[in-house]
Amino acid sequence: MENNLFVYNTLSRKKELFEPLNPPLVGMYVCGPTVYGDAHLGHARPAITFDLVFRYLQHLGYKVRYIRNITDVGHLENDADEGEDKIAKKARLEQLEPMEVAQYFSDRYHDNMDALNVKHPSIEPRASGHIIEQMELVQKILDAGYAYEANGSVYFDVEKYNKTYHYGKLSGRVLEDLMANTRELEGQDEKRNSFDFALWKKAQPEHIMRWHSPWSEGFPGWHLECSAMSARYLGERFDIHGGGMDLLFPHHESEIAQSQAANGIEPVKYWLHNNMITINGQKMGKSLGNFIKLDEFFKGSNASLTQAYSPMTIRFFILQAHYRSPLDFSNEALQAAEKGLKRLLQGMETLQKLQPSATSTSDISQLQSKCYEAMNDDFNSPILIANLFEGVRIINSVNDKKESITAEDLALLKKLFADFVTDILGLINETSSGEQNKLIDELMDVILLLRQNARANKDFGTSDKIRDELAKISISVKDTKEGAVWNME
RNA sequence: GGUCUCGUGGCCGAGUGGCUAGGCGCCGGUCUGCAAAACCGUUGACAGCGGUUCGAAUCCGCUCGAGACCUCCA
Repeated sequence: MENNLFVYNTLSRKKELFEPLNPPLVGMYVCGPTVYGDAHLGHARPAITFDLVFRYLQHLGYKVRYIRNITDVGHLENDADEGEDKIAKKARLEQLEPMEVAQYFSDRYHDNMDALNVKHPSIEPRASGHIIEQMELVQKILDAGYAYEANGSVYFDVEKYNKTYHYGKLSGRVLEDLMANTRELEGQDEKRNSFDFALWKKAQPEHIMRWHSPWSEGFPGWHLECSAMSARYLGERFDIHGGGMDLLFPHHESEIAQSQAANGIEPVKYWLHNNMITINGQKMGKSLGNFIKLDEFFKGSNASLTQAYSPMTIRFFILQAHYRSPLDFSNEALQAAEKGLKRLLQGMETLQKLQPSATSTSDISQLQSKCYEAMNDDFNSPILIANLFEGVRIINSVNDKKESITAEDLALLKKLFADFVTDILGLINETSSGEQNKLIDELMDVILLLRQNARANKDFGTSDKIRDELAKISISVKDTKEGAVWNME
């Protein structure tokens, strides 16, 4: 197993050589979705980013346990001052059981992820299924003296923690600055300091999701689940923790504090953060209301979209930017991605038909090295893709007899594309199977035969008429060297 | 206001001191009854000003502009 992989660690703000704690095992935890609404484009980025990480680590031979949680409790509505649970609120509004809502949106999330060819994580734990672990963690932090109880709620004592440890080491914050700049909100009298965060929250009477605990009938704080579930499945210290940059503070900072306070151990070796997707230069987010749902992309059913974009186009669009760079949405950019992806996948099809020669005009082995170099440099998928396009150019040139390739190099090139395009980038051809359209296929064969006869007789009026009429019902006909091909738009 | 990040050709997007990024578009060509598609090739940039250096998109300073976080908000 080669070990030249460098990853950018938010904790050190540097690229570091990736050395797992217990090779060949790797533990990776990524913050998953809160299931109270449909997934939008922003949700696709961490999912695809860490899918890439997961796939590449596996490709390198690591045995990865990848945990991505489902948050179905504990996140509180920010515009509801009562501290009402997002899931519970939606449930009451729609007269559903909270778990019904969570199940519904979990299923829809999974459908979206499958469409995007995102691999399933090894374990997908739910916060609601780990209330006991979370209560145990609260108790450990209380026992260690880094939390206090107030009126049935338990809060983390950030100031005390900061005397021994450093609250802010991940996000680069200094507690004194936080003290000076944190807004004082109403109804926070229970807290000793405004930046203290809830570990356990006493439920208001109208709050549906609640559990018995030593402190009150209530629910766990929103940072707690990740600490509890990562420890449960990966241990008190593990290799990789991922998530969006917007979670850096306070969520991930607080995760470190909770684990450190409870166990005295720094929980994560490498912190990886993906950047945001923006729309008109602004973060695409639920709270801003400027998001476009993934389903809307797939169907083209949103006023901001000039057309539908396939899941693979979305995937390619995201992979064409480095995960730590912001990525701006636009129809033009997506259309460019759509065409680029098509070129890449068609090149891959052409590759399967190439005939070998006695000599090679290109250095395939070097191209392969460049692909690994790109991925080893903090998962640089845009560079990888640029290298793959160089491969496409070679493929097409060989196909045009302008260049040549030996049987050995051809085999290597096929392996290169199978490894990097299919396995690592997870890009697959989504053209329809056509199984259910057998009748249409046969009808089209008849129509195209008639058209071909007309063309053979130089009766172009008839052949063009057929093509024009088919175009009216969204069937395009193109004459290629291998004969006419058709597509339903 | 505080902390941090960023500003690359028509569009998207890599690149952190000298060596072609790449994709889309444009333009030229091949192919073709025509069209489309496909393929090949070319063009074109480093926000502004100043500094360091033999040499800067890349380092430093300032100016202008944008974004993220600072809330029990993915």
